[in-house]
Formats: sequence, C-alpha cells, structure tokens
Amino acid sequence: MRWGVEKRLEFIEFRLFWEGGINRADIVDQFSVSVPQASKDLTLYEEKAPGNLIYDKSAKLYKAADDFKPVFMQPSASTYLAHLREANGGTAGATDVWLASAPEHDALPIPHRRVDADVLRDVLKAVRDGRSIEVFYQSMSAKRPAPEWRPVTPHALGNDGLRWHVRAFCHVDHKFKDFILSRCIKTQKHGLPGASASDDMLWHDRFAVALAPNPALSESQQSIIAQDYEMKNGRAEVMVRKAMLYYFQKRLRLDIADKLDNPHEIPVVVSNRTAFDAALAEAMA
Amino acid sequence: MRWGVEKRLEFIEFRLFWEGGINRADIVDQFSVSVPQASKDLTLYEEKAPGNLIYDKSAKLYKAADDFKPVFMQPSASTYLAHLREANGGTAGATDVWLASAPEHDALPIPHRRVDADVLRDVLKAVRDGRSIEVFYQSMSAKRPAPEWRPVTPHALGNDGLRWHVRAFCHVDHKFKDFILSRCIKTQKHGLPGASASDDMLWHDRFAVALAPNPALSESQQSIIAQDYEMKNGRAEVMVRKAMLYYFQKRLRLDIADKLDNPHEIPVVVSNRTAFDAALAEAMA
DNA sequence: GCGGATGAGTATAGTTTATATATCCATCAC
DNA sequence: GTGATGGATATATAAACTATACTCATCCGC
Repeated sequence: MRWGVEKRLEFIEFRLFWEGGINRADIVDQFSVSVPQASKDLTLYEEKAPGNLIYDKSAKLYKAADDFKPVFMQPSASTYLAHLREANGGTAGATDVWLASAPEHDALPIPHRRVDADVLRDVLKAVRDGRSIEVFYQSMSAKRPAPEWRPVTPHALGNDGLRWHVRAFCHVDHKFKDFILSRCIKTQKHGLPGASASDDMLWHDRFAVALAPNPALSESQQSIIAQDYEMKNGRAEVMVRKAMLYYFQKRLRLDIADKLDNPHEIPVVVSNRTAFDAALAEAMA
Repeated sequence: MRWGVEKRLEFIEFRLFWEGGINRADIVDQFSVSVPQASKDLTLYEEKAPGNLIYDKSAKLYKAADDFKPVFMQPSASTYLAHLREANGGTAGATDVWLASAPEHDALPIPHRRVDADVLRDVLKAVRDGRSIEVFYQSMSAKRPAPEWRPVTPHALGNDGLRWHVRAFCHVDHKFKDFILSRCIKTQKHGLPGASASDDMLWHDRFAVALAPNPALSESQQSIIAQDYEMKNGRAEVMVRKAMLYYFQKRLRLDIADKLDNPHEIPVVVSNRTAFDAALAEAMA
C-alpha cells in the first residue's frame, strides 16, 4: 500500500477513535482528494479493519463500533494531547492537525522570546561539523550587562521544561555551559573547536535522583503514589544528567516544596537529599 | 499537485534547511517510494524551487544553496524543536520524525503517570455531548485518601505546563474544579449534565498579569528584558485564565522568585501584585 | 406529506503517479 | 584500474486518483 493511502487510513482510524466519527468531507478537506476517492478509502478501511466502521444514516456519519479495534495506530493519550497542543498553536506546523471537534482547551501561557530560525540552523551546523561558532549572546549575569560576541563549541541541545538551550564549550570561560537559545541574537563565522563533546562530563554523567512519596501525605495517599510511580520499597529512581539537575530541582519545585507548597500538590520528594545536594554542587561549580 | 507529492517536496526542503543536505535514500526511507521516484522528486523540487538545490558530487549529497529560499514551508525554530522532542520519544507518534542527523539532545525528565487512552476518550465524548460522566478519581486532598467514583460534567482540557487536567463541574462539591487526567483511573456511565460550560466563570475570565523586568537586575539588563518582551513603559501584559493563575505562579516561580532565586534566572516579576493576589484568592475560593 | 438539501455509493473514461527493470554515468576508496 | 555507491533516465506496466455523471437514503422546512 502506498504511503498516502496508509496515512489516510490512519487518519480515518484516528478520527474514529478520538472523535467518535468521520465522514467523506473530512478526508477530502484533510488530504485534498476527490470525493469518490474518499468513498473508496472508507470502503478500503472497512476491508482492512472489518467491523470497526458503522454508518449512522441519521447522523450522516461513520461511527466507531463498540468493539472498535485499532489496526493502523496504537491509541495513545499523549499523541492526542500533542495534536491538541498543535491545534492550540503551540508548535505551529510541526504536524498536520487531525482534530475537528476538539474540546475547548488551553495551555499555560509561557512568555518568552522566539528562537531565531537562522541562529538555530547555524548552531546545528556547528554541532554536526564539530566546529566552533561565534554567538552574539545576551547573558543575564551581572558581569555582562550587554550582549557580547562569544566563541563557543556547541555539542547538544537541552530542554529545561520551559525553554531550549544549547550545551557548549565556552571559549571565554573555558568550560561547558548552557546558552539559552532565545538569547542568541545572531551568529557569525565558524572556527576550530575548543573542546570535544566527550569532555563534557556534567552532560554525560547522570545522577540517580531517588524519589519517595511526600511524607506529609497520609499513609494511604503515600501508598497510592508509590503505585503510581512504580516504586520499590517506597522509592523510585530517575536518572538525570548532572547538567540538568539544577533545572530539575527548580521546575519540579523540589527545593522549596516542603516549605512552601501544600503537600497534596507535591506527590514526591527527593529522598537522597545529601547525595543530591552534593551532585548539584558539583554541577554548579 | 497531489498531497503525497507536496509532502515529499516539503520534506526535501525541511532537510535542506535544517540538516544542510538530502539524498535519494532519505526520501525512499521516509516515504517508501521507489528509487526512480525519489530522483523524480528531486528533479521536481529543482523545477519548483529553482536554484535551491546543489548536488555535491564529492559528498554525494544535495545541499542547500547559500541563497536558499524556502517555498514549501516557513522555517520555524519551534517546528524543528518539536521534531527534536518527537525524536526523543516525547509524544511518540503524533508526527513523523523528519530528522536524520539530529544533534544530541535531551529534555528534563518529568516523572508522571500515563494518561489512560480509554479514559481520555470517554471524557472527550462527555465534553462533546455535553453530558456528565463518572470518574474513579484519586484525589490528593487529605479528606479523600482513597479513589472514589465522582460524577462530573467536563467541558475543557487544560495544561499547566507539567500535565493535563480536565476542567469539570463536580457534582459532589457543586463547583467547577480541575481533575488531573492521570489520576482518573477509570470511567463509567454518562448522565445528565450538572452545569453548563458557560457558568464556569473562573475558566472564561482572564486576568491581565502585568510583568516587569526583575528590579534586582542592572538597568541595562532590565532594558534588554523590556525589549525582549516588547514591553511598553516597562510593562508587558499576559492574559491568563483565572483558573490557571495558580499554576502560572507556581510554574514560573513568581511566588518565590524574589526570595529564593538568583535574579538573573527570573527575568520578569509580577508588577500588579495586589490585584494578582486578589484574583488568585478569588480563583482559589 | 412533499420538495430540496445533504451526504453517500458507484461506474466510466482518462490522467497522473508510481513501480519494476534495465542501462549508463561520475566519484571515491582501495 | 576495479568495485562500490549514489544518481539520471528510459520503457512498459500498474496503481491511484480525478472528473463527471447518475442513483439512493435521510432529514429539514414548509
């Protein structure tokens, strides 16, 4: 079967599962095929997935059968939710939006500056070629109040939950650091690398954060959390790059959860705090 | 031009722009077309976007010309970064991954429970039909240590930056609340709605959060932040649903930024604090 | 109850797209 | 040089798709 046909059958199935129904016009709109072709696709779908499709003459809609069994996709909530974000204008164009009757929805607005496409493209090129690049970077440190040209050797991209940064060797400070992509204003000339990616130990080394149910919760709540996170003996381990530990703590509010938040908002706390703080101190040095 | 052809040309352009090059095998692998067809696609691309394509016989690779001008897509950093997340296994299957030579990359691991596809599907159906549904919900409040069946009338989905919840009228507490999707264990029978979506004032009403540069930053840094956020008179406004205000404060650490964080990590602070706290108190009541 | 609108199914003829197979060409590694 | 790799092209054939036309069933408004 050709790629386009397969995609259309997948689309039919997606709509049947998540939105409960589909009709010819949906296929015509999504893929710009002719009306007869959309009919054929539906017939073909019925052939490949017998019994999934029921035409409701009154609603003028194909509906999913009660014993609907997907064959062209694995239904996954996170896939649907990704489409929902897309529909909301989240990532704008990465995927075709497959939703028609999406529910009202909204995501937390995260105010930030856009990443410049040409800057990102140039940084990626430097990573691929293993070369250095100069970025005009707006640091937020008190020492550097104005943007400055900085030669760096980038080797990876990281996402801290709110924004993307590039992990790079800084030729000025002579160490590996994170540079927020949106603060890279422009780039210029590539050059020789300042260090090898394999030397960035804080990026490659991971620390095993031990998470335990928040002790401020009731016993029964704690045992539920333990189940949720598939804990063994009341502990779950999450491997986090040492270079990401700081963000991990901040984003999940692990640093202040016990002091400032209501226990029911913070299901888990760090249970190997001493080792965690030591690893964090190492990463921040 | 047919949809499939258009997609392939878009793919060619995507690879040219973001990865600097493409060859026939890439097209064959991505779309399962024959080798001659991939050749034709490249010829067609050259026809539609003259001058963009340069064949490097030595590298055996089509490369983007220096004066490359995209015609089948708008290059956007967030689109590329969304593909990168996808490649990382983030949303698993929402999009086809279009990256071949992706840089090393990683996102902050967010430990959480999966959302059950059948639960989400059932909730969506209730939203579409404007009916109520019973969810077996694990609350984290001290009053409800064990999961309980709760009739709710859901009307929207929200994302707080870490997870998705469903906004619904709770038939037990007789008010609109957020229910974390991953804590909905199972669902049963639909019924009559308990309230209309339009009655959820905290969802529909938005509060204008006024953001100002963090005063702890130097003057020059503050003026850069003001530019970044396109502030007028040193203020930017972000409209946030009242139902989302609490998450907004927590995720962006606006509640404790001035006390606990280094100023350079928090570029902006809330400048209409009194009104903000009042709106938050209203939302939490 | 009777048009009219809407959405679906199907048939025909013709076009476009793609495949399979084969041949040729240029570059590079050894 | 020789073989391997990746690309271009030609031919015949098959599949996919379009345009157009006609038919059927259901619902809505009057």
